[in-house]
Amino acid sequence: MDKVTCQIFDVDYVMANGKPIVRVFGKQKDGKTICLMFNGFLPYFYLYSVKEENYERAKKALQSAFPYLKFEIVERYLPIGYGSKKKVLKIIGADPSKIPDIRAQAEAFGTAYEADVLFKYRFMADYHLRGMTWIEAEVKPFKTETVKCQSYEAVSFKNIDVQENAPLKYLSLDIECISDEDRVPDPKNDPIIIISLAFYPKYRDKDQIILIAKKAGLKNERVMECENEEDMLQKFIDIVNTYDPDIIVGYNINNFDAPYIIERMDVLGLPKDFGRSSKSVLMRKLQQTSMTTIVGRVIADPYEILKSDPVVRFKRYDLNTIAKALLNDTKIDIGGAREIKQLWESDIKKLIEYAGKDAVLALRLVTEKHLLDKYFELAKISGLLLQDTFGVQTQHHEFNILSEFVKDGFIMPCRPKVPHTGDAELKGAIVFEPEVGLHNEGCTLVLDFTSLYPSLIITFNICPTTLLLDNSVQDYYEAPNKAKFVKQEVREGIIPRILKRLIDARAKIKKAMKSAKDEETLRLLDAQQNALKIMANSMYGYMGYGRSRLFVMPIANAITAYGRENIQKTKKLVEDKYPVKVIYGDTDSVFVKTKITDLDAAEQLGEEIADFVSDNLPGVLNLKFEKIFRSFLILSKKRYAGWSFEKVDGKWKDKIVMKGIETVRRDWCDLVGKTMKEVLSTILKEADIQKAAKQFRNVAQGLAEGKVPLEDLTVVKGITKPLSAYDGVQPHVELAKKILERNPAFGNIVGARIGYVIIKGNALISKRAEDPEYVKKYNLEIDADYYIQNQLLPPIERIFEVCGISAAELLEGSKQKSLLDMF
DNA sequence: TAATGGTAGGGGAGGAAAGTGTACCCATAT
DNA sequence: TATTGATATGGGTACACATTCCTCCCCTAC
Repeated sequence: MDKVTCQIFDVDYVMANGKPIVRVFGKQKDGKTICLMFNGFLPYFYLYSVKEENYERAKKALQSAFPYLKFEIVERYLPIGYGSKKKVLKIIGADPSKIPDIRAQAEAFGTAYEADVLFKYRFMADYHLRGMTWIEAEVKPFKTETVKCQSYEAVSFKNIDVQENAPLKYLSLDIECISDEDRVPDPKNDPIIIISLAFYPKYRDKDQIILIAKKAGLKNERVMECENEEDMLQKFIDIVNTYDPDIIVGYNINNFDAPYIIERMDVLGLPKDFGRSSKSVLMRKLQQTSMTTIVGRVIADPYEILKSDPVVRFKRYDLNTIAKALLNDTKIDIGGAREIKQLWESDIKKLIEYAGKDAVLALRLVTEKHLLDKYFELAKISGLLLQDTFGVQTQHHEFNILSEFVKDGFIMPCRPKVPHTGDAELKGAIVFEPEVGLHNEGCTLVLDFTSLYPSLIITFNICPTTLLLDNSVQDYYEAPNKAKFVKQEVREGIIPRILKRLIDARAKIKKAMKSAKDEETLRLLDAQQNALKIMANSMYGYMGYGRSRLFVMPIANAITAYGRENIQKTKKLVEDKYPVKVIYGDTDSVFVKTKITDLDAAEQLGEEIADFVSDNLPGVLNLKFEKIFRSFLILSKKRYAGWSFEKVDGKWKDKIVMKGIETVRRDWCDLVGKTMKEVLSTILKEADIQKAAKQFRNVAQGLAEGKVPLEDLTVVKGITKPLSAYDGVQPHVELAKKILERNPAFGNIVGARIGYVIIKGNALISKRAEDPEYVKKYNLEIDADYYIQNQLLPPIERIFEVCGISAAELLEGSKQKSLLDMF
């Protein structure tokens, strides 16, 4: 029998003769796409009832409604609570889409398990297949018209260990529509006039094609002139099918371009045939967002990817800001809908340049900034298909845990219809009351626990499957909240096991990174370790999430309770043993103040403390010496700055670290951020508070003289919900209302980040928030007093106050007295 | 398909609530 | 229709103004 190897890219199913055929779309090493058809797997779920006689009743009732059903009594472990296997009824169906109906009737006789697992994932879990991993399949030749790539009939699958990714093809797109000036383009009426495409790798020696919906006679070889919109969309479909991309990219494609194109195709009656299967494109509109699925291809939206990254944050996420920041390139600037219409009629060349650039920038973000690396690895680790990795963390854990459950004979609860709430609240972590002020007489050591919550889960075997609900076992851990978990010797929990694997794998990769030579390998490894970290660290969040399948309040509370106990113990251990003081700590960290001024000596003590504490705590709990603050300024809980020293390759490297304060917050204007950075650096590095005060006065002076550019005064805040849902009055919300009034074509405002400046006047601040562009256009006057009193002064004052300088002293000096008089 | 891991915590803005100061009237004591 | 010395004191009320507290919201730390 023939064998083929491929990387799993997409999975779905089609119905044939009343039974499903699973289709596995795979990528081969040379980039070729194949489809493996698998016959004979049927959808099923479990029903559990304490009363076994219910199974017979259920069978009878279900059989009459669904005569084709098959039943088996099997033994499985229930997921929550330590116990032995129970008899459960396995109900085997035929058409996956009918399972919800069957479940609904079955639930009259017991509790359904795994009845809401998508069929493709049901199949993948049972056959141990994971997204983006490599398999070897035994195959027979197979002919079908239903897919557009080479297909085989698969007989069996085997996992193989390959780290690399198959080469993928990327198509980036951006559309332009034409609409009346004052509203959002509506796919029901407003045509698409341009579809701009960019390719990686090249398509027929071109890296770009711009389709336009009229004959303009441009003689530009990048431009494909079409008869009309319908012709253009048809050509677009042809190009997609010929180029056959794996990934379709676009900036905000998920919420604009993709649904728009599909709705236009519906309006014009064109077949939406650009997936890897015949009837293959599906678009769902949800309340705020829409979602497009294209069989065999993956839609990647750099806008959504960047926006959801908690590590790299931007003040705004418009393509121009992002391109400038990440690619050092800019978008071509034209105005709004009005200009598009004008250019379409008068200056189509400029419009083409504009549209062309957007598609290229979106593509470059993905290919040059490697935005997808993380998701490739997340897919491999969680087992999800690539297209589902962009979504929420819950899904990653659900499939990952399901896979493990299947192996060990556990069954997974259905997703709760309403969020679980326990009797008690989920109590979080401890934040130590900080010793506010500037600490620069001796070094402050920072130590923290590596992956605290995962470590606790592993150490105390915390898992729904080990939760002890009776007195059947004597060997257990009792958490501070009284929850009990059987020890590892009795049964190792599934979740601790998963976490252990994630942590071990990460340690291995981090080691490999140290000896990695080329950049490509290093990047791959870094993406791997990052994905592992994300998975491990978010497990606790999943367990404390009310809609999680495995939510049990005492378990979530046990984790945090252990965490609180642990950090208290740590503080005590350190202070009892060493002549030091813990001056701050948050969740998993301690900030240890010493009298040592020498870096190397401080490091030595740090390592010693770390070892001592780790040795005196149970299990895999590991306190790590992180860095030294030569000077450390703490303002309040979660707000501090320090001059940090870390050893890199045997050499001390210093930098200013800032947490929580205005410099790292996106809802303060840049002027504040810049000034604070300058002042903090002076205080921390030079301990010259008078100089710092002078620096502040200079800035205030500049502000009073109107020398500060508008960009530095712009405050940016996000709109998090529909404007009508706001109860209070807030600057950015009030401005958003104004913007929508002025430009009804603005589009969806939820999720937008609004930049504003405060102009002079007597009204509420909120009513004086104005769009910087508008201020420029109408030459409005900035309220310098607001910027001094409400932006600059409060944060600066807070810093100086803990250093022992009052506001009055800060503003001292003849110039400054008059400065305040000026307003 | 339906929803979009967790809690702790700071701080701005607005507005309600509670406090302060003042003017005025009135009653009472001297 | 009629009260009706002057002054000090205190209570009550209305109102303006300043402060405090609370809520909503955003964003961050971990």
